[in-house]
Amino acid sequence: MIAEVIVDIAAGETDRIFDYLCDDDTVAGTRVRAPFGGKTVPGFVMRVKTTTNVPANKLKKVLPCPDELPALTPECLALAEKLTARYRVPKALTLRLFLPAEMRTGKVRELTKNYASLLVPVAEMQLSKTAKNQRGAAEYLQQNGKTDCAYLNNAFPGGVAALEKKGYVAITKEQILRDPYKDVSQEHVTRVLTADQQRAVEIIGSDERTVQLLHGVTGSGKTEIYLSLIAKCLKEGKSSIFLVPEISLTPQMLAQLRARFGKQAAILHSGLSAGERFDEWWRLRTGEAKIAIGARSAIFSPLENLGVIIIDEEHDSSYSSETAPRYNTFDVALLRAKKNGCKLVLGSATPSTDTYKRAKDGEFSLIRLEKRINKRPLPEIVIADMRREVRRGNNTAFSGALKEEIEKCLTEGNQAILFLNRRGYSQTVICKECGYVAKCEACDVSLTYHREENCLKCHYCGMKYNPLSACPECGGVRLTYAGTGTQRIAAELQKLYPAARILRMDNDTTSGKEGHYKILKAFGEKKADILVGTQMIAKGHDFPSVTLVGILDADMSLHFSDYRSGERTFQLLTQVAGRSGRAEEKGKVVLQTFDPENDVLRFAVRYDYEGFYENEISLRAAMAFPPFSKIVRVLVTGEDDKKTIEALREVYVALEKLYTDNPEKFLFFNKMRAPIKRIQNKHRYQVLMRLSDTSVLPEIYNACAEARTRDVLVSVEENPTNLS
DNA sequence: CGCGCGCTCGGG
DNA sequence: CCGAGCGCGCGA
Repeated sequence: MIAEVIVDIAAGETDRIFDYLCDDDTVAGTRVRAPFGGKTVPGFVMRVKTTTNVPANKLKKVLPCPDELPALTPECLALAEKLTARYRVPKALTLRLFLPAEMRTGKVRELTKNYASLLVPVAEMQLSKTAKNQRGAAEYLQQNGKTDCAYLNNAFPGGVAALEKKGYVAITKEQILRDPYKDVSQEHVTRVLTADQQRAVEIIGSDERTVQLLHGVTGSGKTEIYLSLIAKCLKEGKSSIFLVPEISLTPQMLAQLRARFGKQAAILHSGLSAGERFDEWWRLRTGEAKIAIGARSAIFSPLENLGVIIIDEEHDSSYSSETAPRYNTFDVALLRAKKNGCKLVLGSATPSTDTYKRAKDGEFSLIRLEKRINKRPLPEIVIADMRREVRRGNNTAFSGALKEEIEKCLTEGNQAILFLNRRGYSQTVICKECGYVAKCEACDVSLTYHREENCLKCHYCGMKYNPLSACPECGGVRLTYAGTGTQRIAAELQKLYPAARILRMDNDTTSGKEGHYKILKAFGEKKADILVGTQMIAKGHDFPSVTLVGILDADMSLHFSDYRSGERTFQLLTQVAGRSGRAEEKGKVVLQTFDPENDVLRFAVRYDYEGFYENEISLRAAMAFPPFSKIVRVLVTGEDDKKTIEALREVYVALEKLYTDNPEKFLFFNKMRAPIKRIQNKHRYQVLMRLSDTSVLPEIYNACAEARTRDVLVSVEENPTNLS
């Protein structure tokens, strides 16, 4: 037989079918090892056929990988084809999405254990009197039956090996699955749904539309609805995919899922070891587990016969991929839902403007959950006008109102979270005499001063520089460290409250995967009174004794140069506010701003999503921003400036032709340098477009695929989140 | 004359 | 992507 093979090399030049000889039992979806250009590379069988045009002397033979099943299901193969066509990337790149990374590198395999079992009764053995270990092992086996060799070797060194040599004992290899949750208790719980939850489940079951939006305020019990939907599928023998933002797969969440579904669920998250992920993936592939739970990439789970796909916190930006193929999780989920004839359930307290519009327009079904389960009121949000603080001569980062609340919180023995927006503008070195700003040599972005390491750091490449004593431009010595980072806030706070225990959480203090978790755990155990952090602390953690949340610079997110900054800010504030007052204590939120009249903030203070949406959508319509248009950025990057400009020119010529041929489909069209001109020594240029009609998108992708070379990357970003 | 680097091409 | 083959520039 002949196999059509895609070799697993992520390059445009090798992105085509190569025919190979294969075994007769090889099927599409099988992983293979293929001799290719002098060495052996991994590959995928896309199709099997009986004839080929390739001359016989060129044909080589592939060896199948020893998988118990073809790694890719027919649905996965078909989906990979669609994504390849949609995003115009090499097939190898889309195929890789469907496998856990450790499977490609081949470093992880099944974990096996050796087991010994007795072939001959001890009485019939001829053992020397001195061979204590042989006798011991044999007797143990006679009493206990088949046993792990590791145990026997420990108890009776050398015994088993000698017995095997004599033919008294057989040793067999058996695969064992690594179980990441063996320590988590498993009790089967079924909770009774409230009337509202029950109604939601029924609507999702009966409404004929594929996409169902669950719009529920914080604490309205969406998770219970998801679990009930999954349980229903399980009962019907169907599988489910449950997607959550990466950060919200907290230990509490994992324990809850584990308790409810036990081994029926495979949980894929970044905290797993390579081996654990490998085994969890295979449990899904073989059908042993029927529920896939995980972040974005779990949408590619090898499940068949899907009954439901759930995307929780639908608005979360982590659902868009930042690397090629830059897929959008919703789009992939919709393809799978349609193919399987199942429902796609989106849940959020603050849906994205785009999603909510589609729901209101009737394309998606819209289910509202307005009551909070525990009837507890949402925390009160008060606005602190920072302009007035400055006028009063308060130059610290804390308003009078916030200081008052912190004091109250500390004396009552409760905890507080202080929330800072993003780092980046913070702690920059500026020369007061000539305005010089210290920048990274490779990335052309401002450096940030780090007190603990006493160095300047680039947040884009991690490069460290020595601190400056004089300005390298003018020689002036009046250098100042401007802006506020979490570090400086923590230091100021410590000065104000010397007795308070303060924890900091940002990209610098949270090294490694376990980083955040450790800090949050310490805070959860009340090992600190105040937690200072960035975005990271906004999501999904329950701290029952937090009664105060301070948002130090609401404006930073509000005035971020992105058409979505209003939406982002509203989502962020709602989410952050939800951190306060989870248990008996009533919570309070102090929101500091230089723009207290701002509409977004005023809607957020009242928890008025509907009002926010109406305001936002009319702005978007007026400005012709998404969802009334689509913003497309073509980003051209490369180390060699000349080659990069050459590629930019090529793509620009093609795009300009598209523009002049279809002027009515474009609202904006221009080429320019990217806002950050260089990152990691790569020059960056862009063509920015705003489309009123997306029918030209395929041609934009085509133009980019054409212009791409070995050393110049040309990528397309649809409604990009950050235009840096 | 020979080696080193950069470019082009092919891989089944 | 990676290695082979080849042309061209430079030092001895």
